[in-house]
Amino acid sequence: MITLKDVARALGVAPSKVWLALADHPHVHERTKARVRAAAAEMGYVGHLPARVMRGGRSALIGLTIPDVRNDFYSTAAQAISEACARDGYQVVLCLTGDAPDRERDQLRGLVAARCAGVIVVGTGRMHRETVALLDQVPHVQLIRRARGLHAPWFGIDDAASTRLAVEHLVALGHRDLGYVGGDLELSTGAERFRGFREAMAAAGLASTARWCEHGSGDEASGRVATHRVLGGARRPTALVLAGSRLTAGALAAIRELEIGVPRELSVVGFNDAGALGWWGSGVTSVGLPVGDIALACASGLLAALRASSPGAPAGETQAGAQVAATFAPYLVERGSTAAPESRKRARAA
Amino acid sequence: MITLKDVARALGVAPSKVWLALADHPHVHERTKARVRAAAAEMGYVGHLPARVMRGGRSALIGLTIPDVRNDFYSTAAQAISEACARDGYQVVLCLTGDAPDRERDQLRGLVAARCAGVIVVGTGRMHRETVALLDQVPHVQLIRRARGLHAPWFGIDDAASTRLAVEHLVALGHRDLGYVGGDLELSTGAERFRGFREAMAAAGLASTARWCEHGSGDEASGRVATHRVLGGARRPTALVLAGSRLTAGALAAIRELEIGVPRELSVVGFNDAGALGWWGSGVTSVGLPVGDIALACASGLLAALRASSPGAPAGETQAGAQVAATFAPYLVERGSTAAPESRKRARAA
DNA sequence: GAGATATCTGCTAACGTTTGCAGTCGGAGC
DNA sequence: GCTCCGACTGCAAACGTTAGCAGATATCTC
Repeated sequence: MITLKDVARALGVAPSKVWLALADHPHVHERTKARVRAAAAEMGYVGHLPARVMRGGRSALIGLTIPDVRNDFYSTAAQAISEACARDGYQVVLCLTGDAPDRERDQLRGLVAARCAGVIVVGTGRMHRETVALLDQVPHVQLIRRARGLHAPWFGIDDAASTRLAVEHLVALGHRDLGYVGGDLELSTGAERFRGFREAMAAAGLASTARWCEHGSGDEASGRVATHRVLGGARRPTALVLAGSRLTAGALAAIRELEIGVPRELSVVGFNDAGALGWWGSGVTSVGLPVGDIALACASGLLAALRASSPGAPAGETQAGAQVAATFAPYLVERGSTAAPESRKRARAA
Repeated sequence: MITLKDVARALGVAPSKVWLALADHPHVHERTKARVRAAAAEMGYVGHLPARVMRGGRSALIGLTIPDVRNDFYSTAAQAISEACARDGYQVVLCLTGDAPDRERDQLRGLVAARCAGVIVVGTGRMHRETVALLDQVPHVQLIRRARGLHAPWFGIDDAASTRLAVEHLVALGHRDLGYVGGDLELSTGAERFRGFREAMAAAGLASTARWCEHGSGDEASGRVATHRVLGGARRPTALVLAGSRLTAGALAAIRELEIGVPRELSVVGFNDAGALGWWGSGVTSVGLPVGDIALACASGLLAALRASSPGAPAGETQAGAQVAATFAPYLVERGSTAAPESRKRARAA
């Protein structure tokens, strides 16, 4: 591998001269710079980042810890974050936690060991204490979930509003018996979305039936199982609120397995309006999230913080335009999976 | 940030002793080891990987260059690759190229500068010469696409077979007028899939109508536009073969926009049987790919090569079980989007 | 022509880890 | 008691880059 020294030797000059030339230092003659640049390109010289990092700096890596990239929400976020980081010369290290605190800790150890510049974190429910200590050593921001014990800037959605929108839509259609399939209550997202559901139900003068409310781990399989439980009983709700991206996939699979007609027998509101929900057939009514915007704001927040703490920036003064936190609003996309309940239709017909 | 020296100073011993203790070297007293380990954990010492890399090694990073993570195929692959790499202590750097050779080159420069251990590459169609030169400096393997000028191990599918399966299925149902929407013919995948389509058509004694064959860039938008072109004419095919994951999404959107009844007016075979195609309604018949298996084989191939070239391995001898290349077979998943054409049904009824 | 200044150049040290080698200490054998 | 051996410990160098500082050359002024 070609080093700076090799280039210097080939040109018969000192390494420091080569360095100054490549860094476009004013104390180097233009003629020399051109010669050095040509030689470097010719020899295929590529700077040794680790060596640069060793001289006190931080690497050009930004860690992104997410539970699962196959989840539409996270893959969309990863795309936006990666593009934003690339614009600033950073590369993204993809860290999958599978929502396991152990894996989260291991990944974070790796990131700190690599002296990454910053971390964007989607924390697990029961984060290890060591994980928090590791995060303290690196600039970081939180995406979607607010982790207990972490005080870093947070970028996410108004989670309670997302389920409230779904309930209000269904209540307006005439539904009174609503089921709910959501994620882990240990997570801020799971807890908030369920709070939104319960509060919206109460506001409509309805009781949330415990037997029709399930809280899974958030993945597709748990959504499937939970939906089977909610809909498998003798009496079942006329509408179902889903409060998770992968949960929605699992729930729809379960509904197909149970051969329940949608929206005739059951209205369904999905979560995170990914393309798939609109593609096919009459589409799934769902709560949409501006995922790209959230992720972009999150990345921009971290990048602004990094710029502010870099030596070139005006120290002590807060960077203008650096967003330290943001809450985005979810919205409802009406499609073919919701309709007035049969009872209501019959009443109308009479 | 705590260094090895700091730990040594706190304990009143030499840095090298701390190092040997943490590396579990036999020449250090067990009592000392325990004391050092306790102190290191207490002080929150995390090794400085860049410094380690500087001593001649390579970093614990593996680059993954893909066009787009939002694509089901690539997000599933990224998940499998990331998990496999994590098992070996590597972390994955996510590099998005957007199929632009410039971005690909920039990303690769970053990877080489970071002295990453290896790269898994999904090459763009017209790779820069510099990109090839950069890849020459790093162990790498190719995923899905075979890039011109690259001779590294390749892991992918029998692309021609994927479209052949689709054509054979449709021909067996009685279709004779088939449309095709595929990806860039510059890419090995685009070219091979179209070859498979044409050859299967020829084998069935059918001509592939040029006006019904479109080749887009492979993203959702191009699939939508291409489908509009294929189906927008006065006379249209009775069945459509889709040869790309995102193209399928775009095509289904276009079909909805055109209000064409599936499978009554048009049979559709999708590509890459992602969950979404099975979730909803009667489902989309599609060509399935063992994406996880391909990605896993690819990662394993690279990891085996890295193990073989690491100093600890028996030099000169080929590692047993190291897969240097693999072709996986696609399969057809029959669902509700394909049926016999109306003409055939009428003929039968008569 | 000599000195002063401006422009450019080269030497050297430092970052933190890792490894080889030399040194020290204690115990055991003669 | 002396020597030899083994077990353990500490010193120093190297990786490639970068920055500060001193030195060298050329140009300009008096």
